[in-house]
Amino acid sequence: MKLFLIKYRIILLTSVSLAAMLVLLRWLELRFLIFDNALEVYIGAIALLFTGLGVWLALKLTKPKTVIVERQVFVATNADFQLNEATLNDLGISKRELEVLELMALGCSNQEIANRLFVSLNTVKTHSSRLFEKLEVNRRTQAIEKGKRLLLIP
Amino acid sequence: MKLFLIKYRIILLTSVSLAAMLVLLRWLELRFLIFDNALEVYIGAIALLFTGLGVWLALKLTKPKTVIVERQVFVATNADFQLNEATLNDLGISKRELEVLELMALGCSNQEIANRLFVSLNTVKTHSSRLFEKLEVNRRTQAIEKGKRLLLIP
DNA sequence: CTGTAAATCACCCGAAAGTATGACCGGCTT
DNA sequence: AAGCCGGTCATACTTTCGGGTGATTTACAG
Repeated sequence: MKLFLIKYRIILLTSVSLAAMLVLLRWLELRFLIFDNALEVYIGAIALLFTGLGVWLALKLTKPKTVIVERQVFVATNADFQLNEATLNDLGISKRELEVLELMALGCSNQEIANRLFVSLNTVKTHSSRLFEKLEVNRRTQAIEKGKRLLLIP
Repeated sequence: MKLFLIKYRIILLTSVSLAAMLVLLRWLELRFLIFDNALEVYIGAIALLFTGLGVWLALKLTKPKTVIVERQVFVATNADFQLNEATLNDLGISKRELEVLELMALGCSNQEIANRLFVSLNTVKTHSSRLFEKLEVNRRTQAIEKGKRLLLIP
């Protein structure tokens, strides 16, 4: 019994709320208006009926949302790393930018990179921004991922 | 209080809408039913209105049906990746947390991860926080790096 | 039935990351 | 000499992350 109450608490709540609303309306009506009862019951029934119809319709007719899930198919590649200088030049990535990328891939924060390279935080931000432009990404994690794919970093 | 409002906002919305509609109907009735000649039109309007309400209700209250279409994506990677389940269990990393880590490694932002896994941004944040604790890191880039070292991700 | 762990979601706040723009300097190139 | 490029730094601003906390729900073991 208790379980039932817990499980269907939302439905019960809804029902009770609705009932409360109806009672409120009734009270308002009694306060201010006097109407033909039969008609009202009739209309209420229609309302309920068509609400149900609407629910049924929606459930029947909603087209399922299609979600495209990319499934990875792994392709073998060489284990030992060799810098891809062609791509590097192709993208116009400078030496300094590559250094920043390497440190990024090690998990360094911008501040840590700045300390390691003895430059300011702003400089690192500038380098990383240009790097992102050239790699056509907009986050360091994406840059790392792409850098690895393009064999710019191990 | 705020939480309550958020949690039961659908129910509240529904109730309020219903009440509003009933009031509207009553008003319309007062306006037009006096002429007593358009009862059919009136009933029809109610039917339409409540059908719409039902559709809206159903759409609000049901989770979207999803059809998952898989698309293969070829990824160049180390062919012999083997998940290190021992370490996984050792660190107590859950399945969901691993999923988050994988998407992180692909360069996804928290929001993108949330969209892919069909959960809220907050949930992703919770998962990633726990992940960082378990991996003893405090940045996603470090988590990726460590995850790769521990063979938790390719 | 009770306790626990996983998964979910919310809110707040400060720190880090990223964007946009402008500036300066020192080599190279033309 | 003038122009370009790489490297450096700065300010101001927006967005994203990450930490801390608390809550609910579901599933599963004891």
